[in-house]
Amino acid sequence: MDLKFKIIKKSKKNMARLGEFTTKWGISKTPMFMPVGTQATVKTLNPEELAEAKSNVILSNTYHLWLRPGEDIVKKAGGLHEFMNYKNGPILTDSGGFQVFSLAEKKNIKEEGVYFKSHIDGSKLFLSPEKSIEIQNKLGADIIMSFDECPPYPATHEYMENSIERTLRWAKRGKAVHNNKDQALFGIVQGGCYEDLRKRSAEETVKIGFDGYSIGGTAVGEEKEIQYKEVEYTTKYLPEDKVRYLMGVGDPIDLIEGVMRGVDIFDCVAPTRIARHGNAHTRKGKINLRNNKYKEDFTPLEEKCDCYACKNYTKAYIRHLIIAEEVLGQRLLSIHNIRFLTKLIEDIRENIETDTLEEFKEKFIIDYYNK
RNA sequence: GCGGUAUUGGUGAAGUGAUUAACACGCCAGAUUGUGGCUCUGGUAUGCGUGGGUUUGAUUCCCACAUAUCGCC
Repeated sequence: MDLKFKIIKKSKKNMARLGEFTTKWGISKTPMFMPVGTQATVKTLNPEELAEAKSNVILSNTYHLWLRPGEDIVKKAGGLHEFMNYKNGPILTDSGGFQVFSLAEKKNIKEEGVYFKSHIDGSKLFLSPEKSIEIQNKLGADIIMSFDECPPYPATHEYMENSIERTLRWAKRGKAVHNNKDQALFGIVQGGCYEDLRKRSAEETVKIGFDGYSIGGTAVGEEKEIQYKEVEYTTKYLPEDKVRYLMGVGDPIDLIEGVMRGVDIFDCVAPTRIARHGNAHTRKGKINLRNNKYKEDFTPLEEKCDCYACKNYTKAYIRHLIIAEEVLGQRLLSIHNIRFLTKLIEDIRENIETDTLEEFKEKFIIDYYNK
């Protein structure tokens, strides 16, 4: 599928751009943030709650759905949207490449694909570019990812060079078998912290030709300044007229920094994960609801927030729920954190419109870090 | 009244005549970036019922008292 992407406005001061892409679900505005729904659910939330948090695009996962319940069952259900009753908007699926990096302890990366052990029962598994695309074709997300290798940080130049070449060959193989006309396919740029490798990976991936381009292998342990450079080293070699997706990045400040370097889409598990661990994003920094000081705090998480949690509940109550390990606490914080990021992205879009993103960033940092 | 047993942090408890009193839970704080984990990492008794004694040294041994508990009259 050809993903129609239109740039509405480009900043004169940096690489930020305002845009929109169209799927059968309608128009999606960029920059955009997606929460993660690994196992065909954004943990603790239903689609109505996501909609209320102004979230309409999610990222799901090939590896997890392949193991459970299996792609054939999702296909029989009528695809991922039908299966999980998700009608808010587009769904993306990650290729499973990241899981090979993050949870497969004993992995063996070969030219044909990756051999590793299931985290569920330890059984031997094999995932290849072809297999990943085949699974994603059945899952039926609107946008799917090439199968890539996400190398750890630090990695030597030599290792990274071999890795990006292999990821390029995998990208070609995946594209060759992609046969679901309703799905857009993105290529993934790697190269770690090395500019020459990011450049080569980007240019060669673009030559293969994809509907959009993902930036992978960042936020894997490197310093922030390096992380931002990695993004820069990539976006400057990507075509203007295609969507750029920075994978796995969702620190509030990273969203602003990413947008200023030309990123259109972000996803991150952080808002929902930190929520389940009792933390909430606020404009005045991240707060930990477990802290004793919120015991008798009968104000909302954030005064001006329009989310369901802030409109109806107090910190003291949410603290109680979190400490008592009640799932409603995790849910309310997840709702709030997602809304925090979708609101931040809305503000970012407005500031691109008025070309005031730099000023917005300065103020945001002062509020967020000077507690 | 007589005899036995026990008394260690917020809780359940381990332990030793002498370096910083184990562990668990709780509590306090921190982490978390293409989500296996309701996860991970720290901190948390200047003190071993009270008062005496023995000893170079006692939470650990002895005595008295207090409290709890069991048995007997």
